[in-house]
Amino acid sequence: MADPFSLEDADEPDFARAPAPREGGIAARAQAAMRAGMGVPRYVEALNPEQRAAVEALDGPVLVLAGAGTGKTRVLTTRIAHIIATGRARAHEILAVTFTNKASREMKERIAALAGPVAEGMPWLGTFHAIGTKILRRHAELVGLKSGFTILDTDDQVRLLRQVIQSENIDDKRWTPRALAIQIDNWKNRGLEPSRVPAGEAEAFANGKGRHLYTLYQERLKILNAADFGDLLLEGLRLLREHPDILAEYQRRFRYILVDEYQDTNTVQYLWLRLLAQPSAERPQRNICCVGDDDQSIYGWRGADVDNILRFEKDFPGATVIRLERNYRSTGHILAAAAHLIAHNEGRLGKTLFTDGEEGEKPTVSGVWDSEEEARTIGEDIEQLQRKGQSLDEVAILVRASFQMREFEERFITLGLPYKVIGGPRFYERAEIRDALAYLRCVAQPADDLAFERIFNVPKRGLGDATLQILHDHARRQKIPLMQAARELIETEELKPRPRQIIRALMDDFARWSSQIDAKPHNELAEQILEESGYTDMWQKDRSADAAGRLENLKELVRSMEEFPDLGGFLEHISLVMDADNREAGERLSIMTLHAAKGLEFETVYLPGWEEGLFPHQRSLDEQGRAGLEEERRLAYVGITRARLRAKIYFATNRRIRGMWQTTIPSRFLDELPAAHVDVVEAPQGNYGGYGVSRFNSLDTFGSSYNTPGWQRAQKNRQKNGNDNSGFSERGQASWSNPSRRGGQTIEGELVAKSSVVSGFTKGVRVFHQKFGPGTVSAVDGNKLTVDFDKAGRKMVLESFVQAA
DNA sequence: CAAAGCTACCTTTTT
DNA sequence: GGTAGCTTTG
Repeated sequence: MADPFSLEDADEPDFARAPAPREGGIAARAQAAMRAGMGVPRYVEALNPEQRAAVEALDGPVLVLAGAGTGKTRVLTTRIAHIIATGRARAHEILAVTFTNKASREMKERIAALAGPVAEGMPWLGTFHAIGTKILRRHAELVGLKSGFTILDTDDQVRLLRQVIQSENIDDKRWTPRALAIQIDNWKNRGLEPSRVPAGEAEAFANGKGRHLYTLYQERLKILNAADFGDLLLEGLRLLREHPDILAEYQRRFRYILVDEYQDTNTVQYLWLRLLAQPSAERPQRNICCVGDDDQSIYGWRGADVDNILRFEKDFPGATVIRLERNYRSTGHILAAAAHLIAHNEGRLGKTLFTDGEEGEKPTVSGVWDSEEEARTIGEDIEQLQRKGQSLDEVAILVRASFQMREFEERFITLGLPYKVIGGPRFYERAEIRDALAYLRCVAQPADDLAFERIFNVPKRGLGDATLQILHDHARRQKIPLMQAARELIETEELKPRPRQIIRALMDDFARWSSQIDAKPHNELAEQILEESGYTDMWQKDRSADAAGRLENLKELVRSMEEFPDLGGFLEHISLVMDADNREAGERLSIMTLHAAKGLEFETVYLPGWEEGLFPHQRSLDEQGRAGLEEERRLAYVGITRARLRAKIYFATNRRIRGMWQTTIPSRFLDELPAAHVDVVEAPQGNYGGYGVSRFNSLDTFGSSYNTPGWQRAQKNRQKNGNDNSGFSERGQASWSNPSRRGGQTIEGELVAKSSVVSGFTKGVRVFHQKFGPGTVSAVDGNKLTVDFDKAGRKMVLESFVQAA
């Protein structure tokens, strides 16, 4: 696709004088209207006063503190449209950065809707990494790379580090590549090149070898013409620091800078932004606008520095600070609960959300006996809501840790409640996708040693470590890529006849594929490669449950290649922007972590597992102390504010932790909810073994709403049972394993589907289930199937969960 | 070279 | 308690 605002265009000498955008669309019309003295454009009129201020404050630094659900994205996109409409800058003179591809995609779409085709010409709207890559590619030589450098993902990174560690004769069991990768990432996040790593830290790894290994790794990357994710920003930063002329060029180019989710920026990102936002002769104003919410900073553990947002006014003196506090998402009680909770944090910039909308239902807090009952109670609750017309797409279960998901999944499978898990392994991280990509990389970039190593013996072709070692030695000696080494070695006697034969065949394959790069559409070539290499075959022969899914993924990969002009273009983008939103049909409720839920909203939100140790998570407290607790609290705040109409919080008295049943204490966050805005409800099943050591008796915060019958009964039970651990676990065991307590809930009785529905499956048909694998239908009832799974045995499942095998 | 056996993990995760 | 990743074994 031709880019109407190519970089070359931007380099025109007169670009500083911005002419009116030529495109149609609302923005252009609005601008015409403004010029004609017709007042405020409609898209601005539609905003509330604070939003409008944020859009119209165009000169100088601006910090927009946008609370949850206050129209943050709307402000960002409208602001961009406004900058263009008022002729302050053209689309290619605006730098707009986000964290995720999803966010940048959404922003692009919304700008397009607002301002018409102008948005397509926003070449500098993207993730930090995408923009970093773009800049880096243009000046790659200056940091020791070539413009076509490959971007390594975590997997490649680890394998490279293993080589580096081994080359130094360090025990890679004691000092694992993974640990070093984390350490190096951490340094890169903090903007530290090898020479700048604090001595103490540098010494910590492998008895003082840390800095050395980091240096070696960077050297190896340059030799491979590769960059890891951290480099995309750190090398970009180095580039700007060491080449003032280039920095000046970008400062001149970016007349306006906008940053989304500023509270999530880490140190490199911050330094990078600060450099670009510095005033210059041609742009005396620091037109940087950061949008964020300090209360939603939940990524401290991966390097995000809340201080960046807290420090904004110091960093950018004279900054305009605008607070968006009018919430359009949640009802009054939900907001009040969230606000009261987050008020317990110190070190906030301070915001209080409010709404003109209804008070709505109070968030509820329910105690349950154990995690099993928690899943059952929530499942039943969802079914009840569903009967009242609640769409499952509007229901989410937000957990603190992913291990909590399993119990819900199991429950929903037996209930036949369709669900989806958000945030599993990403598409491009799957082994089959990475293998396929490795083949393509070998063809497109014959010097890509890491890719070659990956597929060297995949599928199994009888090559082993010994052969690889010979290739490596030769390659190292001759300073040539592995594939070339292989080609040279098959002409010699160094290899044993058998491997020599196999490698020769493989090299012939690669030669054939390479010769067709320009002759064939790249997706067809990819298909051919996967066929001829025996890779597809390998999975077809694989009888394990997920083989079918993997083949499906490979098909999807080939399909997705169509969107790119050629193989090179495809590979260039793949590492940065590849995610498969599993857009399956049908209503499903969502299960995800609280982290994954940021930015989303649902009518009904379930928040299970509010217990000390799990939430707030013990590790967070141990490792980060007070800061950790505050981040956990922000996580709780994020969770509650995802809810539009209903927030339902649960805590279990007993939870299995590392296999051991343990009695737990309700989360301190429960104490921090305002009594007047929360209902404590009796668990539907009405079985109480006691709440354990409840912290609810701090009546000053919680007070009078705790006088429901259930609560009082719980109080009584608590006194009776005290804090006797053994007593609890005994009861736990008894009730857990006693079938009568399950209230005669046969699977049959709980399935939602009506028998009148005619199934597309019949008895005896072979089917495939994502979780249970292949099986044979043994009975059909409406859209309920009884299936004998090859591995998992007989289960009753909803027909929508299986496909014909 | 693949299956079985053993050990060390066990919060959150984007690019 | 479950599992991933590695080592041992056939």
